Amino acid sequence: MENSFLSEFKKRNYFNQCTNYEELEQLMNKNKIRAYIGFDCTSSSLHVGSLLQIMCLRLLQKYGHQPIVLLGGGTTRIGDPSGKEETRKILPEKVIEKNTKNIENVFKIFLKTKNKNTKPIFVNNYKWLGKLNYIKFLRKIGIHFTINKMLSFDSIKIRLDREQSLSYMEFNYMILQAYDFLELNKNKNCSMQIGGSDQWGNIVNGVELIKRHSNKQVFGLTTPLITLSSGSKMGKTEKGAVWLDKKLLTTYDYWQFWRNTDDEDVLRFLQMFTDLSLEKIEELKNKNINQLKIILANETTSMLHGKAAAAKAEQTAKNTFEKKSVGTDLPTLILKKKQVINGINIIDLVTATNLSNSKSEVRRMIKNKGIKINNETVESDKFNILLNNFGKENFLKLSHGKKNHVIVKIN
RNA sequence: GGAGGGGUACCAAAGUGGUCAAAUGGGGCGGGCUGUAAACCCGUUGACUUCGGUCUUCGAAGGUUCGAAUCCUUCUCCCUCCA
Repeated sequence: MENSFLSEFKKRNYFNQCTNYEELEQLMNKNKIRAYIGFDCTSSSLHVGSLLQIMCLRLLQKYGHQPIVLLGGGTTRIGDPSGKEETRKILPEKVIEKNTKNIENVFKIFLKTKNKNTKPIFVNNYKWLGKLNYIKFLRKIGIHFTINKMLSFDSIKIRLDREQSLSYMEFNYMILQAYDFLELNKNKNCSMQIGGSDQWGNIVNGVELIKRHSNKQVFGLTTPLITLSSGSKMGKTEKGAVWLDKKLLTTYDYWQFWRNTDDEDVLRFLQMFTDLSLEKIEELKNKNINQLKIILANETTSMLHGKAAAAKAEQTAKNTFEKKSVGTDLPTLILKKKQVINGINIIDLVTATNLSNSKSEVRRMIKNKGIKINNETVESDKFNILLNNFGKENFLKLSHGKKNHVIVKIN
C-alpha cells in the first residue's frame, strides 16, 4: 500500500533512489519512524544547497515521523571525498565547533520544535567518533568492510581512475559515516538515512553494516542533485553563497534570490521549497510567471525570516522595480550634513556603500552607464553630489546596475 | 628515499628575454532587447590616477641583464612513476 510520506516525497521531486522502496513503504505505514540526515560542518552556516535536505526533514515531521539532525562534528574532521577532486582542507577544531553551533540554529528555525513526538533530535557524531578505540573499532566494524568493495565505490573509484591521490584518512570516511548510522540505529532507534544522491555510496554502506552487524533492516533514501535549468549548481550566485542565515544574508537579498529564479525552474521550486500543497500549486500553474515568482519568494522567505519580513521585502521590491522608487528594506547609508555640504564625489559615495569597494570599478561602471542617482545615469566620474540631489525627505537612491540599490540619507 | 612533470589573473589555458597588466575560452560585471526570465548582441574584467601616467602582479626569496612570467640558484607546494 502506498505511503503518504513517500508519495508526497516523490511528487515533490525529492526522490532519487531508495535501498528498498516496498519494504520502506510497509514500515512507514505501520510505524512512525526516526530518520536522519547528516550535515557537514565545513562552513559557518548552511546555504540554499542544503535546503532540499531540510525540506525532507520538514516533510517527515508533517507525517508524524521524527527527524534526527546529525551534525558532522567528527566526520568534518576527516573530510568527505565524495564528489571532491582534491583533498579538502581540514579545518581547525575550534572552527568546526563554532560552525556546528551555528548550523544547529538554522534547524531550529526550519523545524517544528513543539510537538514531543516529531521535534528534531540533534546529535553530533564527534561525541562517539571522537573517542573510538582504533583496535576495537577495526575488530568490530572494520571486519565488515572489504577493501575490494570499498574500492568499487564511486567516491573512491573516481579518484583512483583519475590517478588523483586519496589519503588513507579520507578513505576511512565512508566507514565512519556507516558507523554513524549504526550508532543512531542502536541508540536512537533510527531506521532511515536520507541524503543527496552523492551520498548514495555512504548510505548503502551504513545499511549494509547494520545488516551484518546487528542483522537489522534499515533504509536509505536519496534526493536528486538540484541543478538550475541553466545547468549550474544551485545555491551560489555572483555575490556568493545564498545563506540560510540572517546574519550572513539580508531578508531582502534572500527574497530577491528567489524572485530571480529562471522561468523554467519556478514550478519545480514551488514544489520543492514551499509548503504549498501540490493541489494548490496545480491551481497556480496558469498564473502569470512573475506572479508565481513572487509567491515563491514570499513562501520561501517567510519560512526562514518570517511572514512580516517577507512582506516587507516584497514591498521594497515592488517600490524599487515597479515604481522605481525605494523601499525600507534597501540597505541604507547615513551621512552627516556637513559631509555633503561641499559636495561629495560620486566615486567616493559609491565606494562608501557596499555597492563597490574599488574606485576603478566605479569609474568603469560610470563609463558603461551603470551608476544612477535617483534613476538618472551619472555621466561623469567627476560628478559631485550636492544637498539639492537629496529630495525633500533628505535621501537619494544610488543604483549600481538595475538590481542593486542603496538609499543614502542625510542625518 | 630515487626519477620525472608542474605551480600564470575568478576558473581553464597560452606565453619560454623586450611589442606583457599578460592571447583565447568560460565565468563575472555593465549596457541593449525584455518581464527583476531565458536566448541573443555590444562593452568591460589588477589597483590608484590630476587620464599624461604611476604602482603592484605569473608559487616564495635571491641573482644574471639596460630589460625577466620567460634564464640561473635556493626554498616551497602539488602530481606521476619507482622503492
